[in-house]
Amino acid sequence: MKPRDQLTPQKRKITIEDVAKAAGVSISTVSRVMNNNYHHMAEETKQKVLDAISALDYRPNALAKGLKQMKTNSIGLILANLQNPFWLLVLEGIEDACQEAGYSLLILNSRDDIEKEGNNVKEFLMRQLDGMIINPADGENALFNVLVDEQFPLVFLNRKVAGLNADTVVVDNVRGTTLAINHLVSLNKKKIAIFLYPTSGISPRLERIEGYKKALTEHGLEVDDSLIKIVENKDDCLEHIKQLFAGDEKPDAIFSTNNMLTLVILDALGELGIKVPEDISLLGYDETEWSKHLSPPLTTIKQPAYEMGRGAAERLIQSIKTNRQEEQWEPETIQFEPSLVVRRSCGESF
Amino acid sequence: MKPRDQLTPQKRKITIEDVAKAAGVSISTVSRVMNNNYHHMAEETKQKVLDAISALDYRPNALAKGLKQMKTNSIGLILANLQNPFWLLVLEGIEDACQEAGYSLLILNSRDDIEKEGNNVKEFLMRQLDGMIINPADGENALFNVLVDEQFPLVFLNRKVAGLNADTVVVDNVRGTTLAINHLVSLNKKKIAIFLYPTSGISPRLERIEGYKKALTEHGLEVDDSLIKIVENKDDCLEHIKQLFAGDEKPDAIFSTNNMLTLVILDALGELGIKVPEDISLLGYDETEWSKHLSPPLTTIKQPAYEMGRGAAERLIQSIKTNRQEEQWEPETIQFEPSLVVRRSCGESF
DNA sequence: GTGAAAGCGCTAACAA
DNA sequence: TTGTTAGCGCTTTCAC
Repeated sequence: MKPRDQLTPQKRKITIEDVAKAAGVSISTVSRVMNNNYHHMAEETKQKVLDAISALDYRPNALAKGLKQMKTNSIGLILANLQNPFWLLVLEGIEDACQEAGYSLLILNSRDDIEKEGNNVKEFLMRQLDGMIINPADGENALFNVLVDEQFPLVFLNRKVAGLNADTVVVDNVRGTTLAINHLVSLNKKKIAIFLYPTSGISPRLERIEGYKKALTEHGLEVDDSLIKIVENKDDCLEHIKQLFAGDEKPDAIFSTNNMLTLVILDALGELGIKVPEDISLLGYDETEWSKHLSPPLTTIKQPAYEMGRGAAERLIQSIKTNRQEEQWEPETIQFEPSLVVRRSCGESF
Repeated sequence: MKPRDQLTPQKRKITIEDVAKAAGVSISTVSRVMNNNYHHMAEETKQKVLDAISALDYRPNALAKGLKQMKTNSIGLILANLQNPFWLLVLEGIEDACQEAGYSLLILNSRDDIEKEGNNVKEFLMRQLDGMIINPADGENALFNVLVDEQFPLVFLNRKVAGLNADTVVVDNVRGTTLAINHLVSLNKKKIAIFLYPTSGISPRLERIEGYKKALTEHGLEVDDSLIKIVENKDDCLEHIKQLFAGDEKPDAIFSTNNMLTLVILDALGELGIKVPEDISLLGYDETEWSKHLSPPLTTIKQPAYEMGRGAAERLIQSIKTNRQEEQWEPETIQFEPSLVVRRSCGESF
């Protein structure tokens, strides 16, 4: 007697064997029907199997299938920061692309913790996922090199990993910053501060500083390092703004490089009684649902989040489907373009 | 010759057999080490195995393990709506609880589409997940009854499913609405409109209407059905507000039952030149990061989103770990309490 | 056109 | 204390 028969009948799961018995065929025939492999199968046999499948409400065990086929038809997504609603849109894009291609999506959050990120990657590897999309945390992850060497299908998202020749989907951050500075300069702003979360090795943050300096220079404006403000926390932010307003020459504008940071800045400005846009202009990175409802409505740099997500997933799936034995796979960096959304937080244009 | 040996050596995955060979032991010994089952294992043997594992960078195949053990140590989450940032916090709570208990989390989005929801449930079933957390879409899902009958570990989140005796984690919506109405009445508002997305069978929406009527009645105020506004889209919302202001007696307040809807209402009010809180009070459901930055800062009903997520996951894991052969499992409804966050959108209190 | 059987990588019962 | 082996549910050659 087989052990599974000892379980109560209701609780036992329906297997391919049950279907085969019910249909009066062999399990390989059932398998063929399930996988649309009826080369020259008799219509009658096929129908018998189909009937048995629906009668028993059979659902094939994906573990067994995956184990046998050495693939799971699912991909993993590792996010470094879920707090930012920007990622919700990215997620939707990824999800849509997966659904269309018949892939399932497994999501893990590394919360910008490099160790957690490593565990997440290992977790996905153990689950035999066919590929991964990773928004890398700040720091070095030795596993990435191994995966790239092994040609494991991989797409990095939003952040570039230095020294790694891998598929990467990003937004042009230099361009985004340039759009911002151009707009501010066109409104006759000259003393423009930039606020960032600690940059460390995170590429978008580095690129936004780079773009800031480049754009200022192109407009013949001097780059003043005291206008580059790294914000660790709320108190920090308040302090920076106080400093900014302490000198004789008041700043004209603040360029905030993150939508959560923008809220912190607004808080601090409010606390100090500094009015936007009367006393200072404010321009934020990332367009959100609430940008236009802030006080005042916020001028922002908009990133095509949904498209980025979709692009990354499509690229990954393409990569998975490419047989590396027969074909060469050449990693690419796909770059999306940001745009400017003008509202009232930088004052009126004329 | 075994087929796997035909693959190039670098690409072949390390299996338990490789580790066993490298350590000079049997595969069952390796298995014992991996699963901490060294009853009385020689320290030396254990060390040899551990060395081989790290030398080969061995990562056990979770599919094989799951297939054998008939469990996967992972749970599924089915969300009906990812757009609302409320769910990000819920997600964090679920994730934390899972991580702590050593479970992985698989997420699927049904976008309030009952058919997609069905597919998602089936997908999870095929993957042999140990349990699911479901924020059910609007409509009847016949599968739910089957799962409950089979005692499949299941927790419903935020929305109750009518006629189903299953674990459910919700926030007290009648209480939330009562808090809102009490606050408005205390500010001497009498003509209070309620705005909702189409209710259909979705429990929180129904309960919020119920709470609204109950609270008004308790304050001796008449319930006027023309003040209950169902909003399908933006134009709809504009129309409703026009109607509201068309009569002789102007409304005192709008109670918005959804944070996305609140933004739509703000839009419409702005378009019509109606000022908050001077011309009308506005009170919103769901506290968000940006609530205090809206114009004016919004008074809201806050729901303990993180705690809800965590509570649901903990309940599910407890349910999974309970052996139904030996122990009875009694489904519960766990109810969290909302609270009121007072800001300026309802006017000053005295 | 269909069936028999090997085997994917692992665990656990049983042997030694 | 450690090894041998059956089998989890499925796909896929190879026979017939």
